[in-house]
Amino acid sequence: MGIAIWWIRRDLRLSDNQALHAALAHSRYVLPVFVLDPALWNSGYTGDKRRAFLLGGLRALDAGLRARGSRLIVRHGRPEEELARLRDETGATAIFTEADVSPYARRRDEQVASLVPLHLTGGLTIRPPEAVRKADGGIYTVYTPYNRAWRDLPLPDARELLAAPDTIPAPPPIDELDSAILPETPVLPSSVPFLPGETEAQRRLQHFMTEGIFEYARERDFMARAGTSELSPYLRFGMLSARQAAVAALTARDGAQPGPKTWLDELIWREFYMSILFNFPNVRRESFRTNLRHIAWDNDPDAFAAWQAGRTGYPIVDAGMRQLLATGWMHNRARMIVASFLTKHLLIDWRWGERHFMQHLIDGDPAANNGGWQWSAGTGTDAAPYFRIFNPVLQGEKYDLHGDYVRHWAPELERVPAAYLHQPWMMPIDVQQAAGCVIGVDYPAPIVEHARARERALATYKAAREQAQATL
DNA sequence: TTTTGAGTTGTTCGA
DNA sequence: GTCGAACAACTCAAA
Repeated sequence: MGIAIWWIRRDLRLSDNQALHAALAHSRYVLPVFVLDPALWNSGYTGDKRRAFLLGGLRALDAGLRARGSRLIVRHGRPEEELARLRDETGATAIFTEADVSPYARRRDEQVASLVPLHLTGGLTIRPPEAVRKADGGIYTVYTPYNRAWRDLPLPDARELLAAPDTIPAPPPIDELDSAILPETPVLPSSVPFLPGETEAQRRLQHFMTEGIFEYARERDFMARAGTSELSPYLRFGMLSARQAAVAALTARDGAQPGPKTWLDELIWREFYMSILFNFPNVRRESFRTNLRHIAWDNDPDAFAAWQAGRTGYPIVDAGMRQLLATGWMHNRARMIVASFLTKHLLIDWRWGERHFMQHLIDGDPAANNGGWQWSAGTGTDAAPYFRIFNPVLQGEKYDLHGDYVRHWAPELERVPAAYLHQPWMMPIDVQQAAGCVIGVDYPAPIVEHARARERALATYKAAREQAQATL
């Protein structure tokens, strides 16, 4: 019956797509639409690498649609205006789209729904953000019980996965509809090791399932190794559905091994933070924990700039920050180390770090990024205790034991002897000269001293908690 | 309602 | 070098 619009936002896939599936079930013709929303495209919380990855994903999706007798219609502008206009141009009677959890997305969808019939479907997460509840109906704010409750619900099954449709019947006038041309720029730099698109996402998933996942629990913390799935950009844009990922983990050969279980735990972390942002939208602006909302941050702009550029003088921190700038991705352990360093050692507001990550991460997701930052800063749900301050030297020695990660991303340290690699300022001057790495010349001196910075962070957090206690 | 057990990812210190 | 305890209470989840 009639025409339905499939409004694509962060579900750039044809397989296991509930919004597409519902649109096809509802209507004879389906019109695939992407609206390039200036409020998102030009936001201070996005960046060129993620923009380029999105554009590539849209081109790949358009190719998949054309192979099925359809095409992608692109519009630029405010979604509620563009969708109302398209409804008038085509006579579409309904819009189907995958529900999102961020405050902006939910406001936007409410506005759209006030103008046109909007049907929200699941798919962003495996379980809807309000689905996992305590016995008394409340929302979990601690991960471990959330994980248990999540796993107690019926697990996704391969039979639920929706196949990509063979054809997507396009309304007859589709070729006459205006479609904005996708911007040519930004283009993904060649240093970015992620090819956008659903085909690549599936290829990576299958590859990870053949062996990587079985080593995952053991290898995932070593930054120089390809021990993680590196699927986050694809999950971010729905080039792979979370359900497809979970089914793959649950049906992995010998799923009883620790690898598949640990990897599913990470998917459940994603679900947990989506649920937190949906149910506590204030975390985007302020600390989840009320007693750490007024930390006396130092917020030194020079220190922040050094952190951003990967010039703090701590090799493991600098390697992580440079990996981010070059590739649009950072190893999970490196994310924790640099986040701890920014908030604890430099006493810079976690929101500054959150924004920088959003500007550079291809997988930058409001819920997961916010959750991760608040966890590291100690301000979040189920956060790290405030006295847990990573020692960047020890973390380097433990998780980059041969120094391959540091040498790769900070090549000026290439010839530094292993014993000094994670604390190069300890090199005697003749060793520095022999290694071609004079501290303060070839590589920066540390911008803070660990022991002193640690004491300052402990004192500042303590003061914030005591002040909060006193004002109750 | 009260009570009890538990909480992603760490570091430092002293024996 | 290795090991266990302390860090500091606090809140949450569930019985």
